[in-house]
Amino acid sequence: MSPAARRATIIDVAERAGVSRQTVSRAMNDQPGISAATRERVLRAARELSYRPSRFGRGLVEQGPVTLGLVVLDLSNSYYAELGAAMARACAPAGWNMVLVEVGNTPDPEVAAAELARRVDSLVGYGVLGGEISGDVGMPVVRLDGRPSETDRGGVVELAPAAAIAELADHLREAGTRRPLVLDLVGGPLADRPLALAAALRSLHEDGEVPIWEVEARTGHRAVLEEALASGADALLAFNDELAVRLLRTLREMGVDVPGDVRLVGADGLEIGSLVSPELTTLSIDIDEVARQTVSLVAAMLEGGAPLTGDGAHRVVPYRLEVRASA
Amino acid sequence: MSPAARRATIIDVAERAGVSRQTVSRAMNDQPGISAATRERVLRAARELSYRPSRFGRGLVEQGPVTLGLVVLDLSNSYYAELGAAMARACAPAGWNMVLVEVGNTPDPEVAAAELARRVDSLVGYGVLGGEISGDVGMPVVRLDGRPSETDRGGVVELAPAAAIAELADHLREAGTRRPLVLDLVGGPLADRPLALAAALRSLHEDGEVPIWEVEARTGHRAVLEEALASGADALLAFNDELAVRLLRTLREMGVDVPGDVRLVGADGLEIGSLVSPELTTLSIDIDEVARQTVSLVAAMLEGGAPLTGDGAHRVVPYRLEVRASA
DNA sequence: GTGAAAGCGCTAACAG
DNA sequence: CTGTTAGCGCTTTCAC
Repeated sequence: MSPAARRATIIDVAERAGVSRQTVSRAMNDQPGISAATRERVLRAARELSYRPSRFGRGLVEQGPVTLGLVVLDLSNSYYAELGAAMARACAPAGWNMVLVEVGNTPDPEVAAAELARRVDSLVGYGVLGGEISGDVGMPVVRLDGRPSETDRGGVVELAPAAAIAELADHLREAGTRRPLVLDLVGGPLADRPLALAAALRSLHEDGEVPIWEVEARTGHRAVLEEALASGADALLAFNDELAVRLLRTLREMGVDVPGDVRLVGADGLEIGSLVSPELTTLSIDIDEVARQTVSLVAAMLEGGAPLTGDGAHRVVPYRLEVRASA
Repeated sequence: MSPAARRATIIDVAERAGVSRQTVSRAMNDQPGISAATRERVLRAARELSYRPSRFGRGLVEQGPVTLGLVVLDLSNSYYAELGAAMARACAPAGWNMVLVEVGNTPDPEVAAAELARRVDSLVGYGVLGGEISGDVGMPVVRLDGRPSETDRGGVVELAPAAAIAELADHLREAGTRRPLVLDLVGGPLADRPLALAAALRSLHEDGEVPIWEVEARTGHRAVLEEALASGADALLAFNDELAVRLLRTLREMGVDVPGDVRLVGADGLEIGSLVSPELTTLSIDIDEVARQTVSLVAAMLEGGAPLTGDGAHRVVPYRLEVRASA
């Protein structure tokens, strides 16, 4: 019974104002059929009790909007931040709400995701939904940038770079590139994309093999770049745009001309790539399209139009090669 | 009675599986005290009915987490995107959920905000919460970048640039700046920050008055910059970092040296400013601190430790001058 | 203009 | 191991 012990309910307000719950409801929701005086009295009582209607009680009877939970690793990474923004935008037309959760610094990401799963109507994750969570429980679960084989555990929106990478290979070949070099981020296993890049560019490398070097995300770039240039590299393929932009800056500080001395290619297609000079050539993914496809897949799952797992729960969004000044 | 007419409830599943609601609940929540066979039977029935537990029914009895609604104008603006990310991060430690809504393209932003208000425990807005919505209903409402005078309608987290602007004035004076020029974005009324900048720098301008020019966000920069330089401007103060970065690129294309020929200052402190070269000197706001202050204010309001309106509902986060290479 | 009754879907506590 | 009972807080009928 202590003041903060229990949140006030509609009944507390009704008692205090000396009216029925109905009347309180009418007052709180600006509904007609209530005298101004009564309304005032009710609102005062509500204020005095710090009463806030429970969104659960309300949702129960009103059928709230579909809520989509988005789980990402690290929102300070602008790629994920843009994804979150894109998803929110894609949810809006359908009247859906999106709950955004970052689990990168959580002790147990899986637990955090499972907890969120209980609070939403569908779960979308990017690189963070392990095996535990799946469409088993009847809830749509979608993995972004998942592999086709993962459809047994839920929906998958695949980001397919193959065509764009092939196009890039052609582009670099025509440009006379003979010693491309892939720069991956250290930590974690070799990512798919760098591997695919190296494989696709093999045919145009003098040595018949494209080296993959690992670099820190934010430091030590100068030494690596000096070594790379000394090795004769004439095209650098960065893991993502953020790394590419950092490399670009370091190259400029070193007095190296891009693309004159060395070509530079990023990946992701973040806005930042078009704000630097020279503008970044990049393997670009249309993040808004990814978001739209995801929402449409989830919607189909909710309506029963798409299965929760299997081939029918699979969408593909291709990368595009965005040729700009840097390569 | 059509298949999609009504979502299956726990009762439907119970009937189909020939068990009680409780048993269904136990099966769905992986609780102990249920035989493997029964669980399997229940889960199958649930799957057949596309049953998903209602988060409202659940929340009603379980007391869901605090939910904070964040309303922003335009998530494709990286400033708002970073804010959204920061808020999500600030909510995490308290176990709160954040619902992110963009209202820029909505016919009626106020309606969208009001609708969200019914679904969350507290509402935070950046430049989008008009007069209608206020702390009246007992719900914490916080305006980011609000003015102190707006505390009569809810909480305010003020972003205070005065000290940093004064510091910038000193810095530019020492650097010998004599003709600063403020570049605001066209559209909308003159923003506070450009006005404050112009006022603070007046004393160091030869003419005793700092001009404020308006430019498009993304186009026509070259003409404006040529005119600016022709007018003798030796320091450009951009409305925000994004504009500053675009100006920087155009200046480089024009062969103008920054900061040699002209100094350039941005505002906001987005990551992008530190990725270009020269790195951007900027009036920087610690967006994570803004988010933390906001969450802490909302938390206090929910607990009754802070009033919903008035002086007690006011927090201030100062800008910092981030001196880097561009000025 | 106001109140009473009914029910939204779920889970905790207890009984069997 | 399973079922029964009793709410959670709210809004929508329908009476008065």
